[in-house]
Amino acid sequence: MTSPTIAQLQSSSLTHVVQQEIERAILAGDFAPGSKLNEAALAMSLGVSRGPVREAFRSLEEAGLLRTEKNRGVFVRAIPLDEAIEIYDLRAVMEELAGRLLAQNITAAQLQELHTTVAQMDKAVLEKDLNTYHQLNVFFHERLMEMSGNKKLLSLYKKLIRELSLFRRANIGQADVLPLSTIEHQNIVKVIEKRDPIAAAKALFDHVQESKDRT
Amino acid sequence: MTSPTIAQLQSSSLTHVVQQEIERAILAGDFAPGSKLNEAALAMSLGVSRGPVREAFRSLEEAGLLRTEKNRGVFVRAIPLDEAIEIYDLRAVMEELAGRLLAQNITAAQLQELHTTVAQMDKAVLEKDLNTYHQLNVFFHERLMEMSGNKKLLSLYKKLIRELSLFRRANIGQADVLPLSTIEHQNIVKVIEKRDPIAAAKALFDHVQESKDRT
DNA sequence: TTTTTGTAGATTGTTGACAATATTACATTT
DNA sequence: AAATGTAATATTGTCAACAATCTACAAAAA
Repeated sequence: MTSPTIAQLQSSSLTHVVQQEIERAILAGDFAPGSKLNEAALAMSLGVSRGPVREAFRSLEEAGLLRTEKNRGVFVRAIPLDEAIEIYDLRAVMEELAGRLLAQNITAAQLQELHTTVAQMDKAVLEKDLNTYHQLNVFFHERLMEMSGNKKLLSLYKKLIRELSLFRRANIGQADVLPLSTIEHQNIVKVIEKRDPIAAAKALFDHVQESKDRT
Repeated sequence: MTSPTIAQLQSSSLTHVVQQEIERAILAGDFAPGSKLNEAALAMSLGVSRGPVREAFRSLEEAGLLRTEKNRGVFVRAIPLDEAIEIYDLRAVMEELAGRLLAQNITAAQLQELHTTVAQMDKAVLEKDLNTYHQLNVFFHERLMEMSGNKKLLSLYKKLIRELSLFRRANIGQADVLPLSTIEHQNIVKVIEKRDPIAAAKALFDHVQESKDRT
């Protein structure tokens, strides 16, 4: 099998590959919030010229992960607390919308999948596996957005989650602890299953509000 | 740390200027949805090289106004109807959020301003001045988002409005007609003034839903 | 006629060089 | 020692040339 970089080169542009890599590095914490990214050094380490790097910078700037100061360079954005709170409020109404749509449109197979995911989260909680729980939690909410059928909702949600992730990265004392139980998630699936749009919307809204309050 | 005034003076790079100009041209209809933008020709007409144009393309792509096909070029995005409907649903919950925030936080001076704007809209309707009415309507809603105090909400709202504007541009039979009265807008301001978050949220949500249904 | 193939031209993708600006290091003055 | 001015260095902003790819169209084959 050929190397994945070459395969990607055939389907994507260098700019796109560079963008993905920078984004990954930021969200993985390789580039700390507030730190400066050197164009030439980054281009060198990725084995490309500065052009594609600059283009990737412009994309990531528009995406909210970088900020640019003219003639000074680009910096990883440090999301302040008040902006994180704003994002939580936005996320709450977006999940609320998803809940309403899901209660109207979800299929039996999709409900089955949600039940399975919640069961896995339950298991992770019992085994005190914080890492697995966190991954499942992110996956659960993203799947909800996806199942809502509103593609714009999903893409904006992902964008906001990336910024929230950047916020948590900056505030290392992230309150990411194991919950006592997954009863909230169970309840969310339950009211969706009941096809109750108002209750589903409220359950998801309240769930996000609690996350916000913990922050 | 440099002062914000100085930062503003330094903020305009060629890329940024080019981006603003392309965005203006798209929203003004100079570049029709679906049409292809030629890098070299555009650079020539703006008196710059292709570099800044390509960087502007990457920003506008991320912003949702352009789409790129590798080795084929960039095209003005044509927003399909189903995506426009998705956007309306998102906009509805965003205005709903704004209404809730406004009912809690709006100042007397801001309320006065809203009353003035609605009065101007009333005047435009009486004079059958569709153009002025439309401008005031856009301004009214954008001011609501701004007054909500949630900066992220405002920026995402503006982004969605740009895409909706692109949609209307594509479907020239845009149902942008003069309303019989501005009673809906009057009611929105009234319930905000009453400091009733639930009623304000509902009024704005319903208002957007009607726009969606007209589409 | 229809399809295929091949070539020329146009367009995008990428690179390296040059210009403009900012940062650093250091000497000079107070 | 602290502050200030200045040269040296580093970094970003912009450009023009080259390489890779696509498109249009004509000639050849079915």
